[in-house]
Amino acid sequence: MTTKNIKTAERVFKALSDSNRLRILKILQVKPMAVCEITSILKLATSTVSNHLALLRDAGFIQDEKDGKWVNYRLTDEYIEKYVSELAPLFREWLEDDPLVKSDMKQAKIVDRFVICKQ
Amino acid sequence: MTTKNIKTAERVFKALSDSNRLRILKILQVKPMAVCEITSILKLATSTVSNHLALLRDAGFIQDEKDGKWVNYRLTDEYIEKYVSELAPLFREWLEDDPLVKSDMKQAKIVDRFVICKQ
DNA sequence: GAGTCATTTCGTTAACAATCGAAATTAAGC
DNA sequence: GCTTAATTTCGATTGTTAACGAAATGACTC
Repeated sequence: MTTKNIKTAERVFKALSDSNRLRILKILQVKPMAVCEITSILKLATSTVSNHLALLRDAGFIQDEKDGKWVNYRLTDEYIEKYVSELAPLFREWLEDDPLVKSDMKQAKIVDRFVICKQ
Repeated sequence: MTTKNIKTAERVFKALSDSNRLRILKILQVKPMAVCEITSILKLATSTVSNHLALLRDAGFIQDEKDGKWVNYRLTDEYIEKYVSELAPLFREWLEDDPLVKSDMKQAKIVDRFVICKQ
């Protein structure tokens, strides 16, 4: 577990203080996904999504890993950050009834990168 | 418990996403306090502190009550908001080792409104 | 190593948030 | 009800953040 000062706490909560980032966390709860898949569900510019992902990663909520030509993002499994390790299990149970989140998660189940991620 | 949609969650986390508001929560953990006492510890303009307090109150973390010519703020005891009721006990244990928070809480123990809140 | 496509970085714009001082409001005590 | 002092609201300024499109980077495939 890394240090736990007030700046760290601020960064962790800031990561959670945007509804699009909360949507991303709920989507990744369904399964790991590439940026283009997340983008297609959120309907935001890829650069915007990339920025949100970086904030969530820097706070310790998600991690990335290369998979061929894709970069997959997934919820962090081994939490390094104390705050995240306590918040993540809580948040997992939250927002399950939110209409937008439900719709997002439904799409996340069926999204197919080989269909979506072409241009 | 009130509704728990994504906008509510966003507001709750946004309330926690500023270090001065985190300091206020830790200070109020010591004891209920008037605005002028909190201001004297944080060393911010009263209008700034008032704004932070309103955000924390609207998110459900604190409540206010009149006490003569003062308005006392205290941590909410009966949590109406589901998210707050889960976060508040966690947060209570956090930041205890942060130097600034320790200094704040030390001051909070000895602050005396009858000495501080004159002009 | 050239082409292709996913991802990230950059530069810009617009909206939002933190801060302050000053003015307005509220309430207590005489 | 007048005075005094605490608190809140208002207006302006400054800094931060979310968003976009375009350009740059990175990596796989041939």
